[in-house]
Amino acid sequence: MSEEKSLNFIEEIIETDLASGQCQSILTRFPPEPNGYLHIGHAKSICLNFGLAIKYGGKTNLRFDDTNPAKEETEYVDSIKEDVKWLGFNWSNEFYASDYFDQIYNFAVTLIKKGLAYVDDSTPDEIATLKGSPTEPGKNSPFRDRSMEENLSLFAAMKAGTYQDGEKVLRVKIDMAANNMHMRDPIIYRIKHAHHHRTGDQWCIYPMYDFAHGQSDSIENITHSICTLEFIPHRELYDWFIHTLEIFPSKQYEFARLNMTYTVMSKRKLLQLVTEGHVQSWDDPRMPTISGMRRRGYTPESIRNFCERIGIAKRENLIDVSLLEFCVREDLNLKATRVMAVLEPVKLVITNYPEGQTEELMCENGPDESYGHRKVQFSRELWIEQEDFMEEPAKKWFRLAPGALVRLKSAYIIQCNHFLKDAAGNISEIQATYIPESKSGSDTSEIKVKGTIHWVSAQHALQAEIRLYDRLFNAENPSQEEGDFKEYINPDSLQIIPKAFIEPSLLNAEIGNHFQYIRKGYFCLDKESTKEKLVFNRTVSLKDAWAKEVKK
RNA sequence: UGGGUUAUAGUGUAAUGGUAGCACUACAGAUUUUGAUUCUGUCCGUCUAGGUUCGAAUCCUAGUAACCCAACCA
Repeated sequence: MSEEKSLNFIEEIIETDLASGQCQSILTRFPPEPNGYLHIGHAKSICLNFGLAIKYGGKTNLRFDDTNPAKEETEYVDSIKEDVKWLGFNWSNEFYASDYFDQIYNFAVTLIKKGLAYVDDSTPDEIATLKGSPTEPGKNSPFRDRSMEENLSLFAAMKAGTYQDGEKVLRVKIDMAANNMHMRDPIIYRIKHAHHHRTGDQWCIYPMYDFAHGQSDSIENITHSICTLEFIPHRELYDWFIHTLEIFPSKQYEFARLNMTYTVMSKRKLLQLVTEGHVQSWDDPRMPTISGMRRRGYTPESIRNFCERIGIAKRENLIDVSLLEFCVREDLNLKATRVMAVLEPVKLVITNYPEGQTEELMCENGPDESYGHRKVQFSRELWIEQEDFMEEPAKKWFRLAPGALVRLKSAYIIQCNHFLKDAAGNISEIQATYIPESKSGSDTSEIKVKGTIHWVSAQHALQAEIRLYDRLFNAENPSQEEGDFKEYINPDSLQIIPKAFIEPSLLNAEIGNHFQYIRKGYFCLDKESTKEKLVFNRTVSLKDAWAKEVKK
């Protein structure tokens, strides 16, 4: 029996609408402006809009809100489509606000004819001054009472290209004393002689957000137009246009956008990180962009799951990034192939293992038998992690130390007898003897050890560059700290290990594969990797109880 | 100092007048050929003050706090 899962407030509205016959089926839309790359905050909106349609048997349109040619580019359109698809969603129609420029223009003409819109020659400063303030009512523009005929011809002239940018705007006549600033004769068309990525130079006037978004919703018969909280004050205007133009009554609902600890989420700030070189690119694995997360090794499932768990509500939130990490570990635990890699190597010599001898050992590829096995070469000289040996073992230490017994994963139990140091006093070689009858799978030694460590055979190992990522910011909420958010960038967010030793099977790794380097974390092949120079990204580390123990 | 929105464990999110639940985090323990996974348990909460009611997170009154709104951006 499945448990009754509680509904979020939007699902409640939808169920009410469906039950009352307010609508037969639902139609939502995801409406990005193609002026940047999608990030995890957009993923929340995507999962909501598409998820709702899937849950209630409706449909979702992908609509580009491309009404500002100065900022928008085809590159962004392409990346957005790729990211939505990668997340696992299919839109039923791909639309553009620019598809509707003719209709929107006609809506404006309708408003003029109704005496509800006028051409204003005021400067931006004059318009701002007359607008008043939240505590002071605004004043009417001197151009507010132009005749319908004059407005019609002026607006036609605006469209025809008679005027320069900024010379005139079209405003709607509502109420200059309204409490809601958005109702004080908002501008609905401005002149912009700019090349549009889709309509080219066909237009030199473009509708503003408030006169494009709701109209597009209505043209498409969107039933539930879901946006973020900052658009609440726009809703009154949204409804006013629909009512005044007598068009399909789409309804707007608002939810709280995603904020996450140790990251920034605004497109403006993310753009700055890229253009100022704090990160390499939009898809830098440290970026909270969908493309960055994909490159880092996140899976669509883990992101969708995260979006499911954070919930939908109207209060401001700051989600702990550890929830995201939990979600990706949970998914990768089931998907990642287990392999062995040594990031910070030290030589281990098995002194009683014959020189020149090698043997193939069977290693499990995953958490249970169903994942199968692979063969891994074992030999006298191995690489192990420096951190798995302690000259003077700490309390509760159960890895390698002088005299200590430990198991080499999938191989033998060994005992450390000796170690060498270089001139600088660093441990340069560890020597041990192995117990032949302790072989993994056929262990008759009856020896129990607490520790198991990973290794790679020195003569068989491949070298690879490994990139370890940490949080991009040191502050929990960089945007809310004093000063510029960039002051809180973590200088150690990227650590490159130029020469790690990895097991040979990794030569066949492909982009999109996920690996668990046993005891080290989840990794994936980076797009910069070549057969000559392998490059891996750490998606996320494993939980590390020992590291916590050490901190105490 | 106008208008709008929101207040539930450390972080999120449920409970729709009737046992404050779930997840993450933190902590403790069991299992473990990954100090992973898995399993078990613990700590911790209704913004404040009044009121209505047999009973209030929920209803009423008065406060308080946070966020949003004065782009020819979306």
